[in-house]
Amino acid sequence: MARQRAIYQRIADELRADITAGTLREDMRLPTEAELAQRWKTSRATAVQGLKVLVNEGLIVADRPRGYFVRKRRPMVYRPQAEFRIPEPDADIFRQRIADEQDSREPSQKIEVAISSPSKTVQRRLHIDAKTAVAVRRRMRSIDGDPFNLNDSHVPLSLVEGTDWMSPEDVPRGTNRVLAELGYEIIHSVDEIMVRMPTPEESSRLALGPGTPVAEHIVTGYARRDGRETPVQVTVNILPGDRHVIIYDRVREGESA
Amino acid sequence: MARQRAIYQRIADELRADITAGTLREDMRLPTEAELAQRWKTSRATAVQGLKVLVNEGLIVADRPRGYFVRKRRPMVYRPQAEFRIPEPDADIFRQRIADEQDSREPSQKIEVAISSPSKTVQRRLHIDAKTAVAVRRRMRSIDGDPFNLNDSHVPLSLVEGTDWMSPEDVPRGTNRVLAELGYEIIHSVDEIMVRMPTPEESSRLALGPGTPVAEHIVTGYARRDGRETPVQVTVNILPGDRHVIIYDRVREGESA
DNA sequence: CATTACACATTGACTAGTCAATGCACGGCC
DNA sequence: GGCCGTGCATTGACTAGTCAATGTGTAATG
Repeated sequence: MARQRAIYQRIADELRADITAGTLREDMRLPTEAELAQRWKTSRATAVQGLKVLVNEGLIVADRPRGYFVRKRRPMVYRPQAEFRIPEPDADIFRQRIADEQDSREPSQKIEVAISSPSKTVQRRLHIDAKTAVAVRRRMRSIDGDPFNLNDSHVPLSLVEGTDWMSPEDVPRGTNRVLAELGYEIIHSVDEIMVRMPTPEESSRLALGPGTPVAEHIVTGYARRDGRETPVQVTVNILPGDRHVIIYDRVREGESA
Repeated sequence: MARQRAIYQRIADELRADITAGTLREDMRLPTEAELAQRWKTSRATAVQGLKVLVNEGLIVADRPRGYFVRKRRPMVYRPQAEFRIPEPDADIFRQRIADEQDSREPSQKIEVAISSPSKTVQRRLHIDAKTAVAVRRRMRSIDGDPFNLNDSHVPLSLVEGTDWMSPEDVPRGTNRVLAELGYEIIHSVDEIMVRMPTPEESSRLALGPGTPVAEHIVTGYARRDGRETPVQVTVNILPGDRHVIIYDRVREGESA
C-alpha cells in the first residue's frame, strides 16, 4: 500500500478540488489557518504549509491580515505578429485590449532610454561582443496603474545615435518605422518564448504574487543590408503568466506562416 | 528606514546571488539546512524557509537525503511552425533535437486513443457542444525515459471514425496528412500560449519538480469546407518550462507571418 | 454626526525541538 | 574481491508555542 499522503498535502488537495469544482469561486475567502488546523486536528504550521502549496501554484493569495482568497485570472491578448500589420506597433496591444473589452481603463507607459553594454543574451543575437555599445529602450506598460509587461529593445548604438529611436517619449509612428527610415527595415523576425519563474527584480517591478510564472519573449529583428539579413534589434518582453495569452496566426499558403 | 528584510529572505537572496554569479554552479551542492541555520544564527525551520523560496523559484532541487543542488536547465527547441514545413510533423521535434545536439538519446512516445465528450476548451474552439463526441489522441513524448511533453489532439469523432487517425500507433505519414486525405487539410492555425503552474496531475505525469511552470500551447487547426474555414482539430500541448524554448519565424513578405 | 482611538482577528516570522525516511559510505564477513 | 548489513548525515513532516504587523469594525469622544 502506498504511503500515507501528508496532512498538508491532503489539506491542499481538498481546497484545490473546491476551487476547480467551483465551490470556492474567484475572490472568495478561504478558511483561516486556525480553522483548518482545528478541522484537520493538526497544528497551525501544518495548515499554513498546505495553504502555501496553493499559493505557490498560483491558485490563492494571502491578503494579510484579511485572509486567503481565491485568485482571479484575467488574461489579456498579446499578439506578437500585430507589429507586422499595423503601422503603430506600440499602440497595438492597448487597442487590442480596448477593442476586446469595453472597459476603458487607463493605459500608460513609462519609457526610459539608456546606453549600455549588451548582455550575453543580446550579444549572441546581434552578433556583437560586450565592447559594442547598445542603445536600450525600456518600457513598462501599465493599465490603471497595474503594470502588465516589461519591454526592453536593444539596438547597436551606432545605428540609432541621435535619432528619434532614442527619444524617451512615445514615438507615435513607432520605433520600427524609425528604424525603417534609417534604412533598417525589419523584414524577418525570430520569436523565442521561454517559461520560467520571475527573478525578484521582475517580481517587484511587475508586482507579481508568488506562484506567478512569466513568459520571456525575445524577438530578434533582421534587416537586409548589402543583400544579407543582419540582426538589428533584440526586444525582450517579460509577460506575467496570469495576465497574458500569446496568440499567433499561421496560414499554409506562401510557405511562410 | 525600510523595514528589516526577513532572515529567510536574506538567506535566499545570498544563495540566489551565488547561483546567478556562478559561485554555485549547476549540479553543485548547497550548504545543508543545519549549516545555514548555524551560519545565520537561526533555527533550522528558518533556513528551510529560505531554501524553499529558491525551490519555488525553480533554481534548486532537494534530493533527499543527499542535500540541495543547483538545478540544471537544458531547454530543447520546440517549433510549432515545423508541422507546416516538413511532411511528418510528429517526427520533427525529435529530428530537431537530434540535429541540434549530437547525443543520440532514445526518443519514444506513448500513444493512447479515446472517444470522449469535449472539454469546455475544446467545445469553444471547435464550435461544438458537450453532446458531440470527439476522438482524442493522447501522446506523451519522452527522451530516454524522461517525459518532456504532453500532446492531446481532439477531432469531432464523425470526421475520423474508423480511420488511421485513431490508430494508437505512430502514423509515419503524420496525422495531419491523414486529415488532409480525408478532405480536411489544415490550411490555417491559431496558436494560443498560456503560462501557468502545472496541475498536480500534469506535475506527476511529466515528473516536474516544484517551481516548474508550464506553457499550455493550444493549436486550433482550420480546414476549408464549402468555401468556409471550419475548425477541425484542437491540440493541447503541455510543455514544461525547464525543458523548452518555443520558436516562431516571421517574415514580412506576403502579408502573412 | 463625524472623527478618532482601540480591540481583535488574522497572517508573517520565528524558536526549539521530535520522529521518520533514505541514499551512501564504511566495516565486516564469506 | 565482492557482497551485505549497519550507522550516519540529511531532508521531510510535524508539534506547540511566541511576538509582530496590519486591515476592519466598534466604541468612545468631541
